[in-house]
Amino acid sequence: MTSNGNYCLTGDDATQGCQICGARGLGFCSLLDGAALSYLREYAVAELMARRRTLCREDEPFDRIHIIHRGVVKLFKLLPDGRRQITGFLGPGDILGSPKLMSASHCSAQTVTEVLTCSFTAEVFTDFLRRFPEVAMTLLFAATDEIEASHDHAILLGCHNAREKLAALLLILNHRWNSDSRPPDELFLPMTRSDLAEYLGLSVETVSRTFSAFKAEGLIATPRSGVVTLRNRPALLRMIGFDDVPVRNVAIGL
Amino acid sequence: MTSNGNYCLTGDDATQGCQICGARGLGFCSLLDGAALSYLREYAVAELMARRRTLCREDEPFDRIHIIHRGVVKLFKLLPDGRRQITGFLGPGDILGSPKLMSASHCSAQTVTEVLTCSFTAEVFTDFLRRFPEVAMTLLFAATDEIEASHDHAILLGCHNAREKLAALLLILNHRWNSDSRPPDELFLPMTRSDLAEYLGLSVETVSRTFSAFKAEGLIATPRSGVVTLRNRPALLRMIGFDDVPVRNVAIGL
DNA sequence: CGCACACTTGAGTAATGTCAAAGAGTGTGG
DNA sequence: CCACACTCTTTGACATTACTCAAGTGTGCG
Repeated sequence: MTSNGNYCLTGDDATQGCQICGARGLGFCSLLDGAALSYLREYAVAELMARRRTLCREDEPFDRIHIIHRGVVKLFKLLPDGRRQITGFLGPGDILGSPKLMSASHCSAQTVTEVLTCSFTAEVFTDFLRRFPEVAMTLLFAATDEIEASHDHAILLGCHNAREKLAALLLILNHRWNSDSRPPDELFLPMTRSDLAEYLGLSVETVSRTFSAFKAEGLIATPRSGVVTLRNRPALLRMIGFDDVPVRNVAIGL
Repeated sequence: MTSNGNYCLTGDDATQGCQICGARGLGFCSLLDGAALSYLREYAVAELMARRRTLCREDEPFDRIHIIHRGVVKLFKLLPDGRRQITGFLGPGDILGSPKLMSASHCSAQTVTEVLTCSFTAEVFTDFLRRFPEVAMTLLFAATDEIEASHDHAILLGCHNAREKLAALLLILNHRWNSDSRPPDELFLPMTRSDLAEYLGLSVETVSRTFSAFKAEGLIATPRSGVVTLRNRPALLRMIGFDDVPVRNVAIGL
């Protein structure tokens, strides 16, 4: 256990870890070729963080890059009066840390669940980019995806009402974090109602009421805490007016 | 005049144009060194477009990159039922076109004013990136800025009320599009109330009422159509709760 | 078992949206 | 140059949505 309270696995452990890593075939790692991945692996440190741990704070220097292996991280910005906007959630395969290395973080990041990441210093990452210049294009494409995702978030916040907002969020998370180990209509939702509210630009009460309404209408079920089952996907899709949910490879948190 | 109704200046004209170009010291062009700029200049075509001309449509192929020299472009996405979210405005120095070249456009783009751009095909741009690989990093930084700007837009949409939204927009535009030829507290606002409403996630009527309220309170003045004067910047800044407005180099529209 | 903390539900309120109409500004064609 | 048509803007009256405040109900953890 390190001084900041996180478990760390260095060098060889991390190398072993990559073989069995749940994120190997996901997100950022899946976009790297063997040589690039081997190089990164060399310097990677695995970090296991408890729930509700702050990874970085807005406007404070943040000199690490994390690739999320397991768990969920929320990104947010605070207004001076305490209002908060969650700008995104990161899950397996997503990246936390600015490509504009060594600069101050643009938002705060906090773990929602226990989180396992693979991380390196900005220095390592800079050397990595020098050695594998084609990765800059990979990152540029990922950043482009992130911009498109932000636009979809803007539509959610600007054009949708409470029901549409929640329906869209459930469909997106179901799509992004679905895995073979989970039934296709089930989704992992470890965030609190307050987190969801701050992402959707609603109050906690409105989110809660909308959940209750969806349950009463048979659109969803909540078999246990942190899990939602979509019981009527077509109706949810109709609500947001599209036939399918936008696809997305990697999310970047900065 | 070309088949699509735009004026075009090719090769030599564009080369001449760069020397006196208003965007030379702005945005994307200001981030390129002499060699890179000379190369691009070689293939650049100047295009002059009338007001309300559609540059590209969501989900349709768009194979050009434009650097905006003069004028304003709006970017938006449409919902199936006709609701519209404007995701951003582009001005001098900003880029229109996805770095993920040759792909379908992610949003629609329409000129708000008459617009003069410097443009090239995606093919030219791909060759350019091959020849000047360091530009990939420049674009990555620009994309990072764009992500940060999107987060600020999310705060606007999710946390702010009508007054705060308008105050923030006025301050941001005053900061971004200010030039020496204009008094520091004046700002160019060629967009319709409807454009502003769709950017801010409000109805036209609410935007109009908020403008009227700001004028009545002496916060702003509208000396003539398309121009706003900030008469009490400190009060507007207090409204959004910050001491200054976030800086931004280039905007990218995709 | 009891204390937090998160979630739900209800009642009343405030902010913003909707509908409607009139006024201002702009451009066009006679 | 004026008259007309069009669009954009403003304002009013009313409806609706979502927020606020408040109380009560789980749920997990020490």
